[in-house]
Amino acid sequence: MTESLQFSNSLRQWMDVFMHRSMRSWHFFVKSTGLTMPQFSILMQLHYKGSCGMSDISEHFDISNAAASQLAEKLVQGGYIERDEDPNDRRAKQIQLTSKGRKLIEMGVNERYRWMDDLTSKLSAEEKLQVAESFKVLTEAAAQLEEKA
Amino acid sequence: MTESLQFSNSLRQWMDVFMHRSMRSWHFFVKSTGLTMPQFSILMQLHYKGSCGMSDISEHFDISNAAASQLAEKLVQGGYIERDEDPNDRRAKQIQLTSKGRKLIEMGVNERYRWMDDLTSKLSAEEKLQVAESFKVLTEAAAQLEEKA
DNA sequence: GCATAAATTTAAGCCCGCTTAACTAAAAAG
DNA sequence: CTTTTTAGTTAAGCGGGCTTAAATTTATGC
Repeated sequence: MTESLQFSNSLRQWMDVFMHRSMRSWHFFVKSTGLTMPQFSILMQLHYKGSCGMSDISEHFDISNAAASQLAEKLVQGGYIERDEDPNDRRAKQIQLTSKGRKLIEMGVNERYRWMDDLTSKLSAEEKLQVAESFKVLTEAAAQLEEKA
Repeated sequence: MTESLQFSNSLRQWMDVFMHRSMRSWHFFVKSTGLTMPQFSILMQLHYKGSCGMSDISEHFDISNAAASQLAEKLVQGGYIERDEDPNDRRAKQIQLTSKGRKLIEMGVNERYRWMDDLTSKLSAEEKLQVAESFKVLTEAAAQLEEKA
């Protein structure tokens, strides 16, 4: 029983540290790009999912189609995304990152990795191995969880 | 060399999964409270640091004193924080969570933990041990990194 | 074909966060 | 003391996201 408590505590402590730190730096990075958080979130979504339609966006972020359309328009204006007609359904539009958009995302993601790299650079080889193994297990577990949902 | 590459990949994959998932659910939770993200962030800051002055807030979030003051005012109105005169310096104000504010934060943090608990509930006892150990090591490394900065 | 439904856009209007500038009050410096 | 600095508030105004409502264009059902 005390073991599982200790386990929980380790989890919670790490999450607190990690979330606080990473959300803060994410906030500042996005701000530094001149884009707003909702705009940047759309870029991130495109980064993960590739191209998608307007309705996908509005659904994923739980905003109206109108809102999604307006955000997309700004990103098109800024040259971060392209908006094309869906060849299968001419009512629909497909949006995707431009190379400018991809570069920006890459910068953000790399900055996200940097702190982690700094953190792990202090670890012993053995610890690194353990950490890597743990993350692998957790990533798999997350994929399984996703499947069911 | 390939080992360190694999290590990096494990880190990156986990970060991608974890960040995407946790930022999304955080966003929705905050929205569900009826507070805005900046408002909620102040509550979180108070949760971590205890009471602090207006200038601490404006510094930490890199906003003007005016902005911090306005946000705080809304949180006072909503009953989430208290604002008192600093007895040592009557120009300054100290703000801190009320019990209503604390309850809200607790809900948010618990929701944050829940996914992690779901995730780890699928792990074997051995894996759990390894994960806990990894997080402990990382949390320590983070503390050391913080010290130096 | 024709009516209806679906995908998106545009416009009007609201709320919010943020900034600057002006103001109040208290502390510190001289 | 008087001056200057510091902490915070208030008000005006801008820009952004979001919603609803109306309009447009294309697909679908019958």
